[in-house]
Amino acid sequence: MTVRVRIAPSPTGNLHIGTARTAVFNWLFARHNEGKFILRVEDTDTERSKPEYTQNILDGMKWLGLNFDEGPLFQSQRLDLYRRSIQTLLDNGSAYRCYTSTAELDELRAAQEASNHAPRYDNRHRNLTPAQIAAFVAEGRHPVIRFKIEDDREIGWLDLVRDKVTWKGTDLGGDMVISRAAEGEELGQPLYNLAVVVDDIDMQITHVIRGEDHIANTAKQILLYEGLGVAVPTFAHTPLILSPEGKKLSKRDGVTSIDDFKQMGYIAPALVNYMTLLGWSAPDAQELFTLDVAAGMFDFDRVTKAGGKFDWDKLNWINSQYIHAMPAEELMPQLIPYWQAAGFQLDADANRAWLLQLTSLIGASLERLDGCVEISRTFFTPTVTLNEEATAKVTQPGAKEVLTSLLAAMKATPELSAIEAQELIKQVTKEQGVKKGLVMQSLRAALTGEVHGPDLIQSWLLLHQHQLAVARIEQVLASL
RNA sequence: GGCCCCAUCGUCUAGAGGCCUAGGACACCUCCCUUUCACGGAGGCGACAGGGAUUCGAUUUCCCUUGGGGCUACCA
Repeated sequence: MTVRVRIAPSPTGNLHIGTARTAVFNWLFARHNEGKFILRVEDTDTERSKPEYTQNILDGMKWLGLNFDEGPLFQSQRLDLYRRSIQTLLDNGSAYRCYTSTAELDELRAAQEASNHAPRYDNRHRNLTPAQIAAFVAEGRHPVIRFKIEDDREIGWLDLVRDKVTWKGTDLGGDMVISRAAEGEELGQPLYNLAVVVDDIDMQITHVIRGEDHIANTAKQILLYEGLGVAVPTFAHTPLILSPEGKKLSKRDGVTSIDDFKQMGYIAPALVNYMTLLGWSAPDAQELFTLDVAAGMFDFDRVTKAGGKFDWDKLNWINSQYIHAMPAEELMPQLIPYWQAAGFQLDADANRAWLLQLTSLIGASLERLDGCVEISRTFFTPTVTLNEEATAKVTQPGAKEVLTSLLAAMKATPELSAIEAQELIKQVTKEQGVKKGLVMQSLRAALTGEVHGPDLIQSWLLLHQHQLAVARIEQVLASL
């Protein structure tokens, strides 16, 4: 039997990190088993579903490299399918119309809460007489359709990550609504659990892989499979991604959408790598891998049961590892948007060689792509502004002479090579009778306005190529 | 409140009765490299929640306690 799995996001928000992680596990499992990965958009909640969210989810999946084999399928376009199943359930007696009003339901729940009982529907309309029904209809009530859940039912399944899971019918909250209120004999909008089951059956899903927060739904859904007379798939409930505080990650925790991560300068392979590692570990303890490599090793036996706290430090480290391993040719084009967004003037074509050198220079310092802005700001600014420390370096005894001497040599050498630059420093050190450190520090301070930064020789060369080195030293000298 | 799930360093995890004086990774600290900041390299710090039971022997099995989390909609 071919493995068929799916990711079923709801377009009520941008692609969420939790959804994406579930997608990763599904993708990995499908690839490992040479199965199919399907995308289904659960947009039955017309109030909250928005097309832009659907687009965001699609874009995010693509960016992450989670390509799907089938879909996207939209539940909103499959309503007939659900209606047929609801009718089947009605016909075979496992579902019925319930006329209880929301006010009555609220009242029931309030009473249960007041007496410290678990809130649940009391199945009061399970066996209505034709006369009672007629009376409710005459009142103008619109019924929902409920699926019967027997209190004494025991539901159990063998979970791929949790082994044996059991649930009692009595803990499922009473007969569940599968169809929203509709007039008379009409079938209303299908609800989540019903739609999911009908779709998973229709799409021949063999393994339902989703977050742990769906465990109670699984119990209900198993009952629906039975009501529909269909074999249940295999379930795998993955641990949740927790906030650093240990709660289920929600929008309120700040950065949670894939979009946010992208904008912050995280790169897709790194993010996906991190998500894979949160709850799963490779047999050989390898921590840096592509999706394809992970797919080769993926197995639910190695998925943890406990939820994992999101750790920015680890994500940052993984991201930095990917960035550092990237050749400048590949990194540079990814940096350009950040430089441009910062307002730096650059011509990607004309300055290609220079930008490539700059990329090589700063690459090892980058943890996130957006870090390129601050670290390279000085290379894109026409003049230099010295900070306090740099001013101190440039005003220390001997600095002025060193800079003057350096300036003269620089003016004589419009085309400076790394070796020549090194030589120049040695030469000035000797002729001024100072320590090399003084020369290096003065030069860095005058050139970049700071006392820390990437390799000085390379920085100097880059500045010199854009005629900034001479100008800056002159500028600093003039101020001394 | 009820039900369910979970429990190894600060964090992510390895561990499936003796291989464990519990391994790795991130973070942190130290040293090396280096004009600086990073990168990189080498070390260090640091955990089996508690109590019973089973066993010759428990991190590993069972029970209880404690702690944490999830779910309890005409949302998904």
